[in-house]
Amino acid sequence: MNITYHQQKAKKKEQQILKGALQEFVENGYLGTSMDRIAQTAGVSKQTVYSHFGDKEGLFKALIQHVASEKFQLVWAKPLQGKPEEVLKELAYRLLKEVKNPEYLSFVHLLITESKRDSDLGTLFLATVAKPAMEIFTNYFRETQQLSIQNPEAIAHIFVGTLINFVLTQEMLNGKKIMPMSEEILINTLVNLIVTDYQFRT
Amino acid sequence: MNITYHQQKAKKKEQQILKGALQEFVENGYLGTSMDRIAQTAGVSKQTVYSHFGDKEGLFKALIQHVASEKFQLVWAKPLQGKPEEVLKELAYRLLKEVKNPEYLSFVHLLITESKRDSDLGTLFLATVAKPAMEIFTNYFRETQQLSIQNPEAIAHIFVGTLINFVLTQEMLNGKKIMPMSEEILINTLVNLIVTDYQFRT
DNA sequence: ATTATACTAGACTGTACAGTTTGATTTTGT
DNA sequence: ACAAAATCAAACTGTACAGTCTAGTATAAT
Repeated sequence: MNITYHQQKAKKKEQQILKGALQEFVENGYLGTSMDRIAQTAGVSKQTVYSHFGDKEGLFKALIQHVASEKFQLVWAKPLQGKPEEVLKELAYRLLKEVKNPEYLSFVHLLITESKRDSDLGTLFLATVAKPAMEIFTNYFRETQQLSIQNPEAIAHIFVGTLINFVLTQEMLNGKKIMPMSEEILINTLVNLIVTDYQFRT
Repeated sequence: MNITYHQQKAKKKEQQILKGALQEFVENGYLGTSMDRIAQTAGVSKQTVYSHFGDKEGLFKALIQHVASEKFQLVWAKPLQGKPEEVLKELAYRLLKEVKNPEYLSFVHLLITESKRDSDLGTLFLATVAKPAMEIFTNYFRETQQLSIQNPEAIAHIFVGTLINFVLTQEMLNGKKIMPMSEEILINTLVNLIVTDYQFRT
C-alpha cells in the first residue's frame, strides 16, 4: 500500500479535471460554468470531479492555487549585466512577453473578475505577478549606482505599472483599437526617461 | 398630450430601477444578480422592470450606458497654468481623487469583469476613463515647449498608466496590504522624472 | 364617468444547475 | 482469483431564476 497506482491515477484524473476546469472557468467565469460542463470538457464523469474536489468552490480554489503556483510564476533567471539602458529594455520585453501570453492574460482576468467574491484572489495576482516583478526592478534600481536613483521602489512602480497597464489596456480591453500605442516607442521612452538623469550627470 | 405625468413618472421609476440595478450588479456581477432582487432593491415590481427595459440584458446595457454618460465623465474644466511641475502634480492628484472614488472603482470593476461577455464594455472603460485622461496629458505635453518632449503620447501613457495601475492595484486588488506605496512619493517621483529633462536643459 | 397608462403582488412555467444516489464496470492490489 | 478502490452513466432532488400571465389598483386625460 505505497504511493502507487491509485494515487498516480488520481493525480492523472486530477490533472485532467483541472485542465478542463481552467478552460471553462477562464471562458465563462465562476458562475457561468457548470460542473456538468467541466466534467464533460475534462472527459470525466461528474462524480469523479466531486470525489476529488468536494464541491465547486473547492475545485475553483484548488485550480487557482495550482495554476498560480505551477504555471504562472515569473521566472527571471537573469543576467542583469551591461548598460542599464540595455538591461532595462531587455527586462521590459521579457515582462511584456510573459504577461501578453493569452493563457496568462485569461487567468489574470479571471483573478480580477472573481476578486470581488474572494479578495484573496486579487492579492494572489499581485503576489504572483506584480510583486515579483516589482522586486526585481526595485533591487536593480537600488544596486545600480550609475543611475543614482533616490527612490527605487517608486521608480519600480512606475516602470512595472506602465507595462502592466499597457498590456491590460491594449490586450485585455481592446485598447489597440481605441488608443493604440507602439510597444517599442513606449519602452524606449520609458527607459530613456529613467536613464536620462544619469546620462546628464556623467 | 404633452410631456405629461405618465412620462415623468416613468422617468422617475426608471431612475429608481437603474439605481437599484447599479447597486446589485456592482455588488454581485451580472450573473450573480437576479431580476427579483433588482426589483426589490429598487422598490418596484418586477413587471415594471420588464416593461421599462425588456429583459435583463437590456437593463444591463441601459445601465452601463447611463452610468458611463451621466456619472463617470472625467470633467477637466481647468487652467493648466503655472510651472509644469505644479500643473502635473495638480492633474495627477485630480485624476487619482476621481478614480479612487469607491463608486467609480466598483463600476470600473464591473466593466472589466463583464468585458469578456461583451467586449464593448472594455472599450467603454477606455473611452470614458483612460482615453480622455490620456488626451489631456498628451495635449499638455505637446503644447508645453518648456518640457521639449519628443513623444507626448508615450509620456502620457506612462503618466496615466502609472496612476491607473496604482489605483487599480492599491484599491481594487488590496495592494495596500501586500505592496504598499505612498501616493505622494509616487507622484513626486513621476513628475520629477518627466520634468528633470527640462531642468537640465535650462 | 369613462378610458388609457403605469403600476403592483403574486402565481406560474420552463430551464439550468449544484450536489446526491444508485448500480454497474474497470482498474489495481495482494 | 478475489477484494478494494476508482470510475462511469444516468437518474434524481431541490432550488434559483428569467420571463410571463393574471387580476386588480391608482392616477390622470378627455
